[in-house]
Amino acid sequence: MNLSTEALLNLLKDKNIRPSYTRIKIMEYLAARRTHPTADEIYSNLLHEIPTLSKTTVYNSLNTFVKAGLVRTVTIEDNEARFDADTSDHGHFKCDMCGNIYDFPVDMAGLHTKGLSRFIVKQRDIYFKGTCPGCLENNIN
Amino acid sequence: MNLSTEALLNLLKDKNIRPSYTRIKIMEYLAARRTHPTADEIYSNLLHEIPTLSKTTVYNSLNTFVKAGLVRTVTIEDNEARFDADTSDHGHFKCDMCGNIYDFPVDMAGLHTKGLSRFIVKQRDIYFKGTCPGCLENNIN
DNA sequence: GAAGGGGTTTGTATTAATTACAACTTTATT
DNA sequence: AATAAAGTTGTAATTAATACAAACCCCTTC
Repeated sequence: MNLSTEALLNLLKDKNIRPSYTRIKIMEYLAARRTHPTADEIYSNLLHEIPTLSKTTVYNSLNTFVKAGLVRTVTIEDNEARFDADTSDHGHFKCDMCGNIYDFPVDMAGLHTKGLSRFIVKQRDIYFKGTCPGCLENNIN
Repeated sequence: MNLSTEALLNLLKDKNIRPSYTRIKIMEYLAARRTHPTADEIYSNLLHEIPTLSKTTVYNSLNTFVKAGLVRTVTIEDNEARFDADTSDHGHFKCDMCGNIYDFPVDMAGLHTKGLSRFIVKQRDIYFKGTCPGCLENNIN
């Protein structure tokens, strides 16, 4: 990830999404960090840069990106959606102590399932939960 | 699944959950079908059997079950939580046409991940999305 | 069997994420 | 510059979920 603004511009153009100032800022924000922010986090953090920003715009833009396949929704938690600009195959781990969400590599080809031969699978999400190394250390005290 | 009422009673007792009439009805409802209902569906369907039932009670009971590990929350969709009384390892497939959620077997042991050696993993959720065989057939017309 | 107490249920009010929608603004096209 | 199309904004509405206090039920103890 961590695309240049120009690469991002082409990414949007390829999907027929007009690369407005706001959309580019939101995509840049998402692509620049791997924190899987909520819509509200994106809104709050961009507000000082785009003082006229509205939360509806954040939702509109995110939904546009998700429909175009540029962004993926992470529903690891039941109370709020998170967003990820990395659409390549990988899993998400949520630490139940600090709440951080970590990416981890997954061998999707080696993931053996049964009974899905007649299903068309378009999306695969792998969500793990537990405790992260940092919180495990802090907890020893 | 599909436990007898008595087996259910012992299941609750083992977890120190008092087996009230309402709780048993909710657990029976969950255990009897594999439709992964929402809290609202459970509420609506039990209302004719328990006319005094309150939606808060459904949420309270479900949260109690989830904390005790008897029920698992399915967050395959971002707008509502679903519930599953089958806590054994398996994946969930949601059809984007009919909305049904299907269980499928997954070989968790063969699921190869990287970078998690120092993490403690307590829960694994596998969510697939796409189109189910029934909807694929109907769509040919 | 009455009194008391802990846990359970209920209803209402509240919170918070998300969407609906109409007005307004910006951008593209002629 | 005029006009149309698309994007943005703010407010209101929707809806899942929780907070909380009152009412209720069941079990124990006197």
